[in-house]
This record gives sequence, structure tokens and C-alpha cells, in this order.
Amino acid sequence: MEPVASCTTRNKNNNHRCAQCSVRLIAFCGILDDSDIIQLEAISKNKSFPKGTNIFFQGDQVKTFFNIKQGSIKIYKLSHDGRKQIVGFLYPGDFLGMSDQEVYTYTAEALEDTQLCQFNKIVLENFFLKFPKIENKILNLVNHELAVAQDQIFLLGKYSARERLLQFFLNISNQREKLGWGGNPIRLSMSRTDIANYLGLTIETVSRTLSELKNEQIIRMIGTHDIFLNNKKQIPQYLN
Amino acid sequence: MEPVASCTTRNKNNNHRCAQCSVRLIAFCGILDDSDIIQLEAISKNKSFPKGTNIFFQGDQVKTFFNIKQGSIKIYKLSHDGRKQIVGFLYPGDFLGMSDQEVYTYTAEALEDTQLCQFNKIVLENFFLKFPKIENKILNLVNHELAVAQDQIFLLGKYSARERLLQFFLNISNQREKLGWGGNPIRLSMSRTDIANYLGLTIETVSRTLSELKNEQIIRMIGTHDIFLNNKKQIPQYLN
DNA sequence: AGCAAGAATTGATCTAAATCAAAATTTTAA
DNA sequence: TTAAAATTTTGATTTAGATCAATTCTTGCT
Repeated sequence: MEPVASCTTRNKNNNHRCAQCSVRLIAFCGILDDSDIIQLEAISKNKSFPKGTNIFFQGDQVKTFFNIKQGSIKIYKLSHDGRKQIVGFLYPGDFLGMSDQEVYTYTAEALEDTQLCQFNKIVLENFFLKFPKIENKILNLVNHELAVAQDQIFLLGKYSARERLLQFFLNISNQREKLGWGGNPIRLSMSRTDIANYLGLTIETVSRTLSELKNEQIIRMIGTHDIFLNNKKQIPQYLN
Repeated sequence: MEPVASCTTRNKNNNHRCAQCSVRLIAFCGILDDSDIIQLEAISKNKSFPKGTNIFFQGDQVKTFFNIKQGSIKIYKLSHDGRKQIVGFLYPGDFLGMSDQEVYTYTAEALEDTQLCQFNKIVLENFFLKFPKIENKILNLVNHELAVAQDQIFLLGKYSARERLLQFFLNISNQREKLGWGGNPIRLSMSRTDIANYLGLTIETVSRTLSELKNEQIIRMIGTHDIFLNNKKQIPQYLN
């Protein structure tokens, strides 16, 4: 085989990546059928972000949208005086980068090596005109993000430290199930510092509460980042 | 004049209510021009909700969407064990009733006598197909709601009681300015109980903190529901 | 106008989680 | 493989805001 043929083969495979994509069923692109998705593929680009790298910064001009294929991301806001608050964790299938302004309203950072599908904002917005279904699906996803944010407001306004952690684990577990990656253990891709920040607590409180939950056999841990929910069905009771 | 003519006149006026509507400039319908808005008018209905009445309940099937014309609304979630958390206040121009599910994920209640513009969900969704601009504008509004919710997460996660109240007043003040109803005083249409609930505090803490802010001349109050920000530009400093 | 009933304020005490401090464990890198 | 750095856990103490408890102030209502 000559190099050109090999290159063609590579491109061919690349041209079918959407059809084979593991998150297609839950991501916005899933609304398109096999024949239409080829057109979306043509305007998308694969991007890799190693652990700890920033995907964009709060205040940057919005020029690109992303679809998460693999990995996980934290999004956080900084206040004028430097306080930081994580406002969400994003997982495969989530859409990232839309804003109500011309600039991103938060910073996005990869929690582990992460694969994204990248779109130029203008190009994708023009694509909406051709396939309004996509815009509708994205509206759906944004509505879901809003519901998740409102749940987090409830958690921060009304839940105790123990309830916050249990709810957090339930959320991750449910998220994994949606991806077809259900069951125990749950891998926590974020540090204790990130968990504490997200839940409006300190690392000390998180650590102490985890120790309590372990003693009471409600959870079990392997190392520091893999967690078993011993009886998931029973956990909602502990939230009351 | 005979009654029929008078009735016709009334209908005529009614048919122009969108063109004259005070919130058109900021609401989703503002994206349509005078000739198109007549069609939107035809599928909309005026509704009045007296103070304290529910517009819909968490768990109800989503059958109608609303546009707020006048008044204000609180939206809140209830947990299984009866705890309540207000997740937002809505004002003229805001779009209400969309959900990521088949059912509303929160309850909506009028804080004062409130005028809404009502749409059947299915009918409006079909309207999107004819005027995709509208769906795009609503996507914008939902993105804004999401940004507001993320700001509230920051507030609950990182701000002290005093900062929460000051930020709350700034938000209302900015909201009023957007409506062209800027300047002091700000009318608080909600009770101390609602403010406290929304800010993740107790009424006692809200009351005490208000007294402090009054003593320090940062705010001034007329009665219990009208509030002056003595130096609005300076307030962001107190947030650090 | 007067008087309940609810809403808001003020005071005293308590407590969950924060902060300060140190030890143990895990990860990284040489 | 080991040592340094970083992360996590555990302990002692403090504190902002919650809770419990009266008053005071509004606001409908007859």
C-alpha cells in the first residue's frame, strides 16, 4: 500500500466517527440520523485536553462550542476578590460553551484527560437554520442544566453536610447509569478540594463526613477516589 | 353607537395588545416585527393571577407556557420531607413554564397581582417551526436563567449573610433598570420569609443584617418593603 | 377606629461547620 | 526505591448564623 491510500483510509474512518460515537445517543447530535450526521461531522473537530488544562476562561470571547465525548470537566466562576466557586461538573454527552453573553461566564477545566468535539460558534449556529431539530435539542439540554443548577441551589440552601455528600454521590451514580455505565464503584475524577468547593463546604468537613459514612457502612471506598454506595436504594432516606 | 360596534372596537384593541405591550422589548416576542406578532397574538391569552395564587405546581403536566407582563412570581421546589427552597424570582419579560421534563420541576406563585400572557405548549412549539427566531430567543432567555442560577450558586456557596443581601438588592435594582424602571427606591414584593428562604438564611438573620445595613447608612427603608441603596456604585466594594 | 393575626425585630443561647493545627497517607519525581 | 511534595485525615477551638424566646410593629377586618 502506498501512503496516499493509507491516508485515505484514515480519513474515511474519521468521516464515520460520529456514526460510531459512544455519546451520540445522549448528546445533541443524536437527534440527527446517519445521513444528516455526516454534515455535522464535516463541521466538527476532535480536540484533546490533558488533565488540568483549561478549555476556556471566564471572560473570553465565545468562539467555540463543545460536546464532551470522554472524560470530565469542572466549570467555575471567580469573583472580583478571587473567591472561586465550582458551579458544575460536566460529563460525556454534555454540551459546553453556550452563554447568554458574548463572553463565557465561567472557566472550564479538564479534570482528567478529556476528548471534546469542537464546533465554531457561527458555523454551528448557521447549521441550526438547516436543522432546527438541533437547536431544539440544545434548548432541551440547557433546560436540563438549569434544572440541575436549581437542584444545586436547593442542596446549598437546605441540605446538611452529610446530605450534600450523599446527594452528590447519587447524582454521579445516576449520571453514570444514563451513560450505560451504571453500578458500583463510582470513580470520583475530582479532588476533595473540588468536592468541598462544589458542595459549599471545607475539605475538612468533607473528609470527616466521609469517615462517618464509612463507619456507618453507608459507603465503602477503594483508595481515595473510588466509592461504593452500599445500598443505593436506601440512600434517599438518609436525605430526610 | 350600538353595542356590536363597541364590541368590535374592544376586539380590535385586544388584537393590538402585543404591539402596545410594555414588555415586548425584553420578552421573547420582541424578536417578531409588527406584522408577524399579530399571529403570535392570535395564539396567546391574557391571564390574571391574584397575589398568593399558584400558577402551576411542581409535578403538574406541562401544558402551558407563560410570559410575565406585570407583577412578580416566586418559583420554589419542595423536597420529599417538606423542605422548601425558593430557586428564583421572576419579573416582567421573563418566560415561565419550560421544563426539561414532562412535568414542571417547581411550583410558581404570584407575589402580587400578576398579569401573564399564556400559550398552549403544543401550539407554541408548532409556532417555533414557522418562526425559528422565537425558539432561538427563548434559548437565549433560558441561557440567561442558567447564568442567574449559577450566580445564585456562587452566592450560596461563598457569600456571607451581609453579602447575600447586598447582592440581592443589586440584582433587583439591575433588573428594574433593564425594565426602564431604574433608580431608587426598590420595592420588595416578597416577604422577609421569602427573602430569607431564597438567600439560604433565616428571617432573624435577614432582619438583623438589615438593621446593621441601616445603621451603617448603606441602605435606607421606607416602611418594610421599599428600600433605598444610598450609594449603589459603592456597594460592590462591600461584597469583597 | 379598634383589635386580632400575622410579620418583623431584638435578645439569649446553641450548634454545625469553619478555622487553625498537626499527623498520616498518597502521589510524584528523581 | 526513596524522598519530597501534595493530598487527605484527624483533632482542638472558634464562630457565623441557627434556634429558641419575647416584644414590637403592621395590616387587614369587623
